[in-house]
Amino acid sequence: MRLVIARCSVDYAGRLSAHLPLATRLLMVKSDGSLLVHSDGGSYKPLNWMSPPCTITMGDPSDEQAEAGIAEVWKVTQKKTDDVLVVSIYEILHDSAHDLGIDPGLQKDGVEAHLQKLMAEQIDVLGEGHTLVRREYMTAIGPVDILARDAQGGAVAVEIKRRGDIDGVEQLTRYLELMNRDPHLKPVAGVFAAQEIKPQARTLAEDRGIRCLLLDYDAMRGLDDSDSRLF
Amino acid sequence: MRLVIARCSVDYAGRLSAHLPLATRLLMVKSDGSLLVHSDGGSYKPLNWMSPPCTITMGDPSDEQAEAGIAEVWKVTQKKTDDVLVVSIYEILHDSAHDLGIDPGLQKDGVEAHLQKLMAEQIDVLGEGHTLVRREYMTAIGPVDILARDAQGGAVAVEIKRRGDIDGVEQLTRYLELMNRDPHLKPVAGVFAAQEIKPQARTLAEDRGIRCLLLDYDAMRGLDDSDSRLF
DNA sequence: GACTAAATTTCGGTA
DNA sequence: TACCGAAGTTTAGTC
Repeated sequence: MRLVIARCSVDYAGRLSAHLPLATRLLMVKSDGSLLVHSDGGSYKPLNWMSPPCTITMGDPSDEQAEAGIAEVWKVTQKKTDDVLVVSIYEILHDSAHDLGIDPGLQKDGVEAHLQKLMAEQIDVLGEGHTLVRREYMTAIGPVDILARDAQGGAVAVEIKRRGDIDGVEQLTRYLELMNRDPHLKPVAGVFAAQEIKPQARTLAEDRGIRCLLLDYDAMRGLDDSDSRLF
Repeated sequence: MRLVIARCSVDYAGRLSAHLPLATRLLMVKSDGSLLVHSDGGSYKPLNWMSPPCTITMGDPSDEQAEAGIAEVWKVTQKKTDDVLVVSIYEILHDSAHDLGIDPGLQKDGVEAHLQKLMAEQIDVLGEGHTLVRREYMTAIGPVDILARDAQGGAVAVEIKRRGDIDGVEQLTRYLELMNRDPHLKPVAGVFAAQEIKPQARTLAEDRGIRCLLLDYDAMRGLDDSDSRLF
């Protein structure tokens, strides 16, 4: 990895056109040839970048560019998409190279998967007398998060989200449409369960006869002692 | 901005739990206190990070940690969400600080907005005799990209995407459902316009009586000479 | 390999 | 300021 702090301007042409005026920035050249242009703020997203696989060529400026004060020109191209990123470097303030080796990678525990597991264990959050049929119940168009039966034996399909958005309601609607064609399951009730449900999503869901269920992640976690590894 | 190359391990607890085993990585400390942990590959997304606003505390290891070979411990916390990121530093291989100043920011020309503008100017791509009513026609659930009328005066709602996915068809379907309740507009025809339309999206759209229209961005751009700034 | 759904999404616009 | 949709999204998983 090469780290360069430089006064530079940047131009990108590809899926859109973008320009960064002259300023001091960090240029990060990764060993796969990809390039990130970072400022000293904002979130993790660079101001501009080129994703691998790509090729970087570092060259001298034209006479015209040299006269404008440009000391070096980097051109990064992606073969597949014809995207081009051009960095015009006016002054290099820092330049260092480092050998990092390959990274062992991130180990993570997700939240949606965890919510699903907790809900399967505490299926009565759906209401008294509910029983679990199975998690990830397969249908022709994909797996339903949880299939259960209520106290009367009626089928209940549950879609679980961390944040309940309108997309999740659409997803559950498609599943319900399909499952309600199956004579063994029919009629199937729908439950949209999430830690947080957006008002528009709630409106749409209730308009379609889908029940909304707010989940208390911390409370559910508290009931499950197998969870201590998270702390 | 401070740049540190270090052998370190990283732990994150917050919306999820994550762990990075000991390896050599770049630690980027931005002036707003945020921290990025980058490896020498992958795309622009860091292995781990903490977004601003957050506070970073750099301290000495406990006796136990010191015995394990840890030289320094960085703890980054976000007040609002209680997220915590802990970096255990075993060895610092490079350390430099730089004053970048604030960045003037990115100027960009998007594609969907541009397609919408071009389509409004070249409304006859919808078919002969079509006239524009307006862009961003507001409905109760959001703006429709383009509302037009066909040669016979019938209303036409257009949803424009760069890549036509199933979500876009759902979005347009919701708009059409709503608009077809309005006696002043009814009946409203739907057009799903995109540079590229996924087969599944096309099937769904046509099944719902929505017309699919492939847009040739370059050709439309070619007809618009105000566009020279893009080159 | 193509497609789908999730993301510690981030980012921009609007009500 | 909150909400909603787009992103040069990226990433991970499944078919």
